[in-house]
Amino acid sequence: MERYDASQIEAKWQEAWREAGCFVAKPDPDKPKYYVLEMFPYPSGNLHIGHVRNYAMGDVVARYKLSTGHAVLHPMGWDAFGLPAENAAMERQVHPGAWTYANIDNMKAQFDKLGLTLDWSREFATCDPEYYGQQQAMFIDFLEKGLVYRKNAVVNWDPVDMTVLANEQVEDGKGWRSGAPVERRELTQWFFRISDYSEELLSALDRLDNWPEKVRSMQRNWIGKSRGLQFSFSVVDGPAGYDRVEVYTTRPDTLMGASFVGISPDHPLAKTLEAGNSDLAAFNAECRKMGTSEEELEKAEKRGFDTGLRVRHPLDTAWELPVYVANFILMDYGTGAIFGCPAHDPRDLEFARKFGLPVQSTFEPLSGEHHSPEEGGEAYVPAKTETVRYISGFAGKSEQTGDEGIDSAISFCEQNGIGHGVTKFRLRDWGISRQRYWGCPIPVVHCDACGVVPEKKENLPVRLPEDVSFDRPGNPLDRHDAWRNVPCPSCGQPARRETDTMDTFVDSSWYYARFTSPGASTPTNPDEAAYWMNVDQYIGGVEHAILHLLYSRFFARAMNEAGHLPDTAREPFDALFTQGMVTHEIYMTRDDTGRPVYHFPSDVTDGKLADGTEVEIIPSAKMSKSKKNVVDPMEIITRFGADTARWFVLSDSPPERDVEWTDAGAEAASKHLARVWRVAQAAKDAPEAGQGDEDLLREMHRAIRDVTLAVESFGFNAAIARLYALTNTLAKSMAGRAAQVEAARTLAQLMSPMTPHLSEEIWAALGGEGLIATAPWPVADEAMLVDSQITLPIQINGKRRDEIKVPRDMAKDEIEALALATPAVQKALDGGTPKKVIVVPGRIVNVVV
RNA sequence: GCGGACGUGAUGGAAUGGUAGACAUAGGGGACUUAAACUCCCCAGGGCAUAGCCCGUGCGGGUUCGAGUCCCGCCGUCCGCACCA
Repeated sequence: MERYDASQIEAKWQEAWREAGCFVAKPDPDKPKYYVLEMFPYPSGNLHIGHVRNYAMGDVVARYKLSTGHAVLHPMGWDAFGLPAENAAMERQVHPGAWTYANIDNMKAQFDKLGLTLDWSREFATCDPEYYGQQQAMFIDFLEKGLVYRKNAVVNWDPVDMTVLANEQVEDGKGWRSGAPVERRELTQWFFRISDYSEELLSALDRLDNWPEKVRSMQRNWIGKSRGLQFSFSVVDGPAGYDRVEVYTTRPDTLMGASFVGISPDHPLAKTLEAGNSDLAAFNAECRKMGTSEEELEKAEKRGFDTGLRVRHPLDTAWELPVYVANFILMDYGTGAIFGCPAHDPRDLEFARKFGLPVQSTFEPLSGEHHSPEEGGEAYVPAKTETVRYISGFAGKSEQTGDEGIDSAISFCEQNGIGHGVTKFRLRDWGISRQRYWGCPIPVVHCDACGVVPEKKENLPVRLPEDVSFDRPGNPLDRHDAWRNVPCPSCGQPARRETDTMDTFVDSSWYYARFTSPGASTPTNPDEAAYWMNVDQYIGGVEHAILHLLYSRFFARAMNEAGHLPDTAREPFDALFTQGMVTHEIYMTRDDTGRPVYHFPSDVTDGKLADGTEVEIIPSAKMSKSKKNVVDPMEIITRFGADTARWFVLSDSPPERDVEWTDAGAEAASKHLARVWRVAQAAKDAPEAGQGDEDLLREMHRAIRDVTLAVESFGFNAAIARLYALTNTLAKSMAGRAAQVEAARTLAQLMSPMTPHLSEEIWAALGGEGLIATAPWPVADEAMLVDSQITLPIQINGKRRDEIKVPRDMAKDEIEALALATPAVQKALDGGTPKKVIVVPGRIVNVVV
């Protein structure tokens, strides 16, 4: 029997699919449409094994939907703008574009080897001028709709590289590339009005039933809705324009416990006071230098500066409170000012104790020991749903929950003209300006006469200039005079192009929509978008739970309002699946100084190095080049073939969990596929007549049912387990040729979403018609799913003790009689009568003695 | 601190409230072979007085004829967020 040679066979079928064009998406009025999308990759140059798992999952879905009669859209492209290309340009003097497109070529060749159902006719990269030109057109539309605006914002500024850094690019307060201390600098930046959609983005989450709860709760958290009271303190003899200080609180019920007012160092009042107070100016400057990393915040002590100003308590104007500038108050949340209630807030308590400010409880627990904060205890912060006793309440009952107290306090303040209830969100507008070259140019021109003027649409795309150099830090666009100096689109006078480019998250916020009509001369084609949207199944890593997915949800709404997406596509992803990582053991020893030394798997045998040194094995670790535990998918494909790689990454673990790559497992997968091939060949050579035809076909139909169900519910590991079982049954079957061939062909079909090449080969060898890729999915014959005889377990007091074989439709009392007659039950009864007998037809019998 | 997920053999993991451990990995034994590789067959939760019995899904309770699954309370692990007023 010929051996199964993956390398030849896989290339052959990939060519056959290409020729048949069976993965080119075509709208078809006679079929339901299905849009399956995996998050497109950054073109780093190489696929990693995590990509293989991600795309294998999408491919299972796509192939299954194809064979169940759907018009399938399964596109792929490249998230191609971004920093690595500029770094490569600096390091090896290549143009970012050249580097990126070379990487794309390389990765596409790797994609081809995986045998995916991708429709490459729709491919694009976000750095294609055709793509980013449409993005610029949308930017201009958004500008007209008021969805984009410019404002001053505090950003992380790297003074050496001369660019803004994202928070995650700042490590220990230093730029990740330059190592220079990052400054907080105020710059004029472009912002998308995502916060206008806070309420909608939040409430719509409730309807995203096919999204992981984890992602929804992360987004809820991020949007951060809170309800509270906004009111103002009147300032005693304040500077001009500052007769009131506006504060926001979610605990207005603790207003009687106020002991000071705190404002942010960035608060306008703080800045005004700086002018006449150099000590305060120094204090503020120091606060602004402070980093924002978690570690620093943890360590940073509560610091404050007494401004000397005093404000009047709104409930008792004779009561005056001091105003402090405090380092722990954020300017961009609420109003940048708070009232401090030390008794019910740990931060305020720490602050009050440091500055000798009064501590006054407003409520206490109903019962139990209570070490009050006045007497040195901790701040008392019960859940808002807990009922407490109000000591110095000014609204509502004396015994009520925090929530009730808050409601009462808000309505009391509203009635007395003190303040009003407001809803606030943590979500802030999305700053998209980047001082980078390799991104989408923001299509506006700055004119001394006309101000900020959008580029004319007929002049789009505003292309990135090719003749740039990266030998100096900073943005090459800034110093490219020929590119920068252009006439004003409005008045024609000399003006300057905006040199900031867009955050690369903008590029990935609408690519799913562009895939519906990648060649259109407008951002989308309305008919195509209406036909293909929404994405029926989106698949990607959970690391994008907030940024990319939230931005995309905002963008779909903005595009809808600008007329680029239909109303039905405001929420773009009907279902989301977040797959787990592929992990691999790390092999580690330590050098003389105790520092870890890592070893490649190929250097380790039976837990030892060649010289016999025992290595420490760290299981289930994220792959990382420096830890030497990376598995290269191309090596795996060369060794075993794409089917093996696909089969393995889908087996063993549920798709949402991590799966550990093991060499033994990959080898075993490869052996199994070779076995399937042999079993299928043997089926063809089985004798005409045999025994157990019906048993085999029954098992086959049960497998159809189980695998179909598993694939539909993302239970790929369960589907694979079931397919192992069917293979075992077929291998052992003595059935006649016809039955064996039918079972083998069905096995190939059921496997085809995971192992498409092997399945085609078996299909062809066993006389299947056409391509298995386009053959209709097998349907389980209901009649074959029910056995005439079934085995019923007999439990005694809930423990399995025996079993009986009975006809499927036997009457309850007959089953009961049979069960009672079994030796086990007879023995347990010991001549007595059972207390109770439960017969669940088709399931189980339980005898209580 | 807040939010979420999870806890089952040596390991990854199966089990609409109904036979716990499917399927696989690693392991052990055997067949084939001069030998090995390939392949095939068998064993395998723990314990014991081994035709059988007892125990067993993180711990403690509860509901039920019956709980890995449902409820209550703990313990632990992982992930996300957080000076957010």
